[in-house]
Amino acid sequence: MKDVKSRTVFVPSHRKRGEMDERMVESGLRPTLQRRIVLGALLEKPDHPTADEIFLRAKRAKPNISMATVYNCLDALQRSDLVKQVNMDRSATRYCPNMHEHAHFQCEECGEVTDFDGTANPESTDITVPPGYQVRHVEMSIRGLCADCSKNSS
Amino acid sequence: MKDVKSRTVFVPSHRKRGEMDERMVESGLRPTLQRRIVLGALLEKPDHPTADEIFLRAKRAKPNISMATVYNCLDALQRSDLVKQVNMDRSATRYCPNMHEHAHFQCEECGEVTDFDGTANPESTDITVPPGYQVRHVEMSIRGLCADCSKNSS
DNA sequence: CTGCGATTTAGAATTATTCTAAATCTTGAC
DNA sequence: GTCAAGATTTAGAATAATTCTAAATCGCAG
Repeated sequence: MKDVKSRTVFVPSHRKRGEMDERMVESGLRPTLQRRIVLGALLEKPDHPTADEIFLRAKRAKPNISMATVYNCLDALQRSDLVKQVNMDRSATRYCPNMHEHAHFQCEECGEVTDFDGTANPESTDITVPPGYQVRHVEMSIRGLCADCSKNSS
Repeated sequence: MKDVKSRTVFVPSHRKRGEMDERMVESGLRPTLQRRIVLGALLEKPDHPTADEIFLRAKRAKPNISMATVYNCLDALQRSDLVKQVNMDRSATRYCPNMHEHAHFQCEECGEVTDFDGTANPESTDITVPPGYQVRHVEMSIRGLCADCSKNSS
């Protein structure tokens, strides 16, 4: 999952498939072709595609796949902790197959979304959690200029 | 702006109005009645209302205000740094007049959105900013259980 | 007070997402 | 292997949030 940069295999390789299927079954979900294809579309490039973009990629592996299926699969994959969604602004939700601790960065110039490794828990900041509140999930969203756009604007 | 809990004044008081108008003019925006009403609706309760909810509150001060105006005003107020938007999930955008550094917390049980004071900058965490990247804005979203729901579920 | 650009307005249009109901798969029991 | 039961997929309709459009109105500079 780490060295995946850009490849043309849409249905994940056999070795990986085992892990995925296992996780889906653990969550009480059937490991179907469509779910594997949708996850494959996400792993293809680490670019946080929208449902639309995933739909287009998935179509290459299965031309008659439907948009509703893409949404269903994304929901299922989220329930299996294989994927999570990224909401940075009011535009379409993006999806992310990187389940390591990380923050999301979006370039204000080119719109590209990138993962920043690391943990963002409130304890490591001076955020005050009021008494009685229970923290379950933390998300950190960063906006700014990516390396390329930073260079071009200087 | 700190001790505002719940009040029935929709058009902000005269003293505050000066500051607001100033900030709008600074940003090249006209300080109009509608913009003051929309900001007033936000200041009324610190509950992060959606555009819809703001629309309903604004109607009480000006029954013929239009939804498009609410959206226009919210955009204008954001450009003047009097308001910012909060996107926690795929549901309607919420708006926040608290411009101090803070994180947003949403209760997974009751949906309530609360501000957690404090600064969330990447330097205070172990988030790795890749070389060349410029950080401009950071947002921290926390999900969990609020004090009330925490109590009731134990 | 006049004119011009900014703002507001109602309603139409768009976009992302969810819903629906019928068809088709998958799995487990036999 | 076969079969039934339930899960999943599918196309298209429906919904919800937001943006667009064009005409009316407003507010400020001159």
